[in-house]
Amino acid sequence: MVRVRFAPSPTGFLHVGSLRTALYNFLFARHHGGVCILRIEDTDRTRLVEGAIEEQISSLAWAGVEFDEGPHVGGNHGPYIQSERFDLYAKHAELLIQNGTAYYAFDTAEELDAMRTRQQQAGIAPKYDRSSMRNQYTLGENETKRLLAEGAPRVVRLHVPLHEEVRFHDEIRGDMVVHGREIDDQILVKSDGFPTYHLANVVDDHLMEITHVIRGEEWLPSTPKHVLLYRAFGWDMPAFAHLPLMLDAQRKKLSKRFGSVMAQDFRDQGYFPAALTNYVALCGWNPGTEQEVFSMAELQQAFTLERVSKSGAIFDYNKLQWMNSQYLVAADPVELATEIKPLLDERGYAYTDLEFVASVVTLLKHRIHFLKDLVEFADYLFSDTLTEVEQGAWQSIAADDALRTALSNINSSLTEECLQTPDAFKAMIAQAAEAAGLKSGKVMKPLRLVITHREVGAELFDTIKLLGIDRTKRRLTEFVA
RNA sequence: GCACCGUUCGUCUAGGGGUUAGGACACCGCCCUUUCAAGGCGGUAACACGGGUUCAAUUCCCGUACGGUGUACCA
Repeated sequence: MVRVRFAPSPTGFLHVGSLRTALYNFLFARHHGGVCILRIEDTDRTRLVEGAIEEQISSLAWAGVEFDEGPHVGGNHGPYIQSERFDLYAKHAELLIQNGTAYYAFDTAEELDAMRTRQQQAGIAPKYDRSSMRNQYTLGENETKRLLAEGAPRVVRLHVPLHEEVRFHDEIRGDMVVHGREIDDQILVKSDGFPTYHLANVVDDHLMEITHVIRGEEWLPSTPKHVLLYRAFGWDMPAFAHLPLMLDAQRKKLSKRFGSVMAQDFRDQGYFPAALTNYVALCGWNPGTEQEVFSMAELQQAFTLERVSKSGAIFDYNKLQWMNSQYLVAADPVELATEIKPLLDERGYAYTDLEFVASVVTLLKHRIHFLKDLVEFADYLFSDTLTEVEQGAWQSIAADDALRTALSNINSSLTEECLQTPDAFKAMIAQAAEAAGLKSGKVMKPLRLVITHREVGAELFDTIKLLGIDRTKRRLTEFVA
């Protein structure tokens, strides 16, 4: 049984990179009929942000990522919040102390800083020096016991074998090998008694029976430490898969400095969750076919780790917008109308009958990027109170006698008959224009402006048909008078 | 600095020892057209570099360059 987890820390809003990691975990689990778990990694007590857990859970739900186990849904492997598993980590650290794969260290922050400065000046890589710092090896058994007994501040560090190679396999990158001398004696338990990510993550993944660890590439360099931990505990390792990073236009890890990066931002801008999810899925993975628009079910069907790419991907807002348009055009107009109706009513628009709104959606969906654009873009359909037209444009029509005559002619010739076919409509316009000494091409733009107060929109024939003869005539009459 | 990872059109990517190196977004042009879109058709544009291996390398190997990540009592 495949069991995967998404393990965010509640230090802020859900990042779109995290969303992708969560999505890939979810898709992988569903593809294999497995279980997707949400685990909150809140072992850094200094960086907690209030409400972050709730926000992340709701953003994930919005995006369509579902969890089978987690703090919000329960499960048999809880608790799913690390701060509620505090005792577990201490117990496990104790195990490592006893079997000699971890040890106590008593160095202060200042002593560690001094050590790093020394190393930097000597031109060597900063790394905990087990043989010269204040730890149970250099202090001896009695002194260590004394310090522990008196409650001196201490941490637990991983005892990394200096002369061994650490090997593991990554599902995306292949076989990895790192020499022990390159691996730091990672702190496992901090002086506040809380575990670091490294310890907590390994203990929890084992206890929660995680089979595949799918996470961002930023974890690749510390994976050897995790491998060593599994070994120290005598546990089987899960499979690892390190995802390529999502990058900004400068090819850096996507960050706040660069436009929208939070799931919430996209939600606020009016992206469909399915469009965002679909785009994000394609950012670092491809199905090997030319299909680009995928329902969630299709993504679950198609997703495999083998087809995840190795290199980082720049987030392309253009393509995301294109994706959103695909969903806008394909969606059921009545559903879209239902979605946008509250916004229209909020505006106090008079014509928000669901069926009518759905017709407006159908008429204009190719001309907008976001559903909510309709609120402004189609105000002349939803309301009889039209926006102000720019003075100059209005004047030039009003001052043109021939045009006024033509529009007046149209006003009197407009009948249900004319709206039977586009040709009938055209014929009527041509006649009305000719009678005023104009070509029909000359009157179309002014006609649109008078009726909609806008220079762009759908075909006039369709627009008037939807507006209705009465409302159209009222606007023409008002202008001519 | 050191370690690790990566490198096909501007972007996301397919491909993989012999291909006209394919698609999508963006861009440009044409068509359609009463506007703006949408749509249709077409176009510009890529294998980082240097050595091997091979009859043949963009594809395999090794270097170099460039980029990224990591190097915390953060995750």
